[in-house]
Amino acid sequence: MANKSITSRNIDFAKWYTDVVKAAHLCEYSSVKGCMIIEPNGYAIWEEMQKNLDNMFKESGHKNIYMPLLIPENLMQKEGELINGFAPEVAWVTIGGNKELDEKMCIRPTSETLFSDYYALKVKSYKDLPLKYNQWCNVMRWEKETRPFLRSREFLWQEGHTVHSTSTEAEKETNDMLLTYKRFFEEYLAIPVVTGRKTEKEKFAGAEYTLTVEALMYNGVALQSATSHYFGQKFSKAYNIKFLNKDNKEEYAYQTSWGTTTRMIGALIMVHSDDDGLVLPPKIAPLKVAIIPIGTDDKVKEKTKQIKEELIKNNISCYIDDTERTPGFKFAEAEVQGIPVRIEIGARDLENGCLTIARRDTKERITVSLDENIVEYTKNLLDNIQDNLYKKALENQKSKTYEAHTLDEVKEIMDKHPGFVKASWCGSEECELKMKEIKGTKSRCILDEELIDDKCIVCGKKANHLVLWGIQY
RNA sequence: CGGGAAGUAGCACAGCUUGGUAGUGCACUACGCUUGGGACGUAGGGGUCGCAGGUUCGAAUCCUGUCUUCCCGACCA
Repeated sequence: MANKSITSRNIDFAKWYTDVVKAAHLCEYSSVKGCMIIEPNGYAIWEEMQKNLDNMFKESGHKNIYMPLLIPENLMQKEGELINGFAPEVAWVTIGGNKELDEKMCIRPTSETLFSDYYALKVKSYKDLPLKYNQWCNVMRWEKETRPFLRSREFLWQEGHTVHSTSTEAEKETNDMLLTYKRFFEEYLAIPVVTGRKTEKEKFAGAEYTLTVEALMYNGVALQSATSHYFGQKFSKAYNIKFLNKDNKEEYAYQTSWGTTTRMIGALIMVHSDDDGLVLPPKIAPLKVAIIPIGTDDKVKEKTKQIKEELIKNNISCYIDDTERTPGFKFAEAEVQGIPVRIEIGARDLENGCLTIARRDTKERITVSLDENIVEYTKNLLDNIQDNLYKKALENQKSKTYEAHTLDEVKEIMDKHPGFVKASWCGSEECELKMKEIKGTKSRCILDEELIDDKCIVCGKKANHLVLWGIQY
């Protein structure tokens, strides 16, 4: 039975999305447009993401740092492409206390400028390099249309910024971090992704090139989920980051940056969740198990406590729902919040020497004997759910990935059953713009695969790249 | 920022056309009774009708502005 407060995913996907966000208590709107209150359920998911990603960053030798929130105008303007790219969407502070400021300052939309300014101070010799820093923070971009988690004006993210003494090393870093994201999405979020290079038109303002992690949502719409940029010497030249190399020659440093955001929470919803609410992959679920006593029998209470203790001893986070609601209500509540596994225990079960275990992903309920090792059983089930979610997401992605040879085919696909479309492309921005006329279809990334046509799908001239196209959020 | 819709209790909505003391369902509180898919009974509590002006003896209702949300474009993680 579907959740009462949630519109069906197949009837109105956009409405379904916001219904799930609200019903699972992930966020609440504030009185400021595009600035949401991330509620405990939503923030706990973010904390899990932070914890796991942060571990991965630390394992590869990155350290955390914190930069100021405000960036003076002159600092922001030193690199021309960056400020041109971000100008339309930065918020400016012009008054401090009651005094008009001599120089206005923007609220960081991204921190390349601050990091570069800092690196210019710190980097003197090749021996100082590389510096591999990351910061977890909020940023602000004055978006015109906003949606919870997918596009807000203020959002939380991490931005890694590194400086290197050679281009080879910096390019390796750019690629390594892309692979780190890919691994995180696939192993933790159970979301299969496609990686590749952004076209000139779609790359980050100021980057030599941008690598991207693209995910496909349940409804066939694409979501740019993480990016990794190679800057070469663009910023080091603008911000004067120079070092003496081994040959005692002055050289500009090579930089990268890479980031991912609270948008990942939106991806989790749109990839895995259903008409009953949130579905969370066990590895990222803040609470893995809901234990629900049925009836008020003392033996039942005792058993729930015992199971909770055993699970916690084995690092499986869980809670007992001992409120006075009816069981049906508690089941629905655990489901809407995406708790991967639910353990139900009633007097009837105890008499039969068993308990009932329900999995959120398939909604299957299994009767398990009390003679079984419940902890082991739960662990296996959590692994199984994680795998199953990934498989389902991969199936969805595969079944909605198409090849197209003509614009009519693209139009037909995007009209009837949107998804990823592979098509050959000549490399011109003109053809990208032409493609965009089809329901806003944009290039997601350039694939490292063989061409499926010699000719560009748009202009018919010689094709240079195989591109993955899609309608984006 | 353009085009459309909406804002009345925590939520979903009625009331507005035709101005006259703010309603319904769910949720909430207490007690009782219940507990295997969103129970039931009884009694309660809760709203400056998004905000600011204006018209009027009188505004949720009419007018103007503004903010927020949703949808469609343009912009973006």
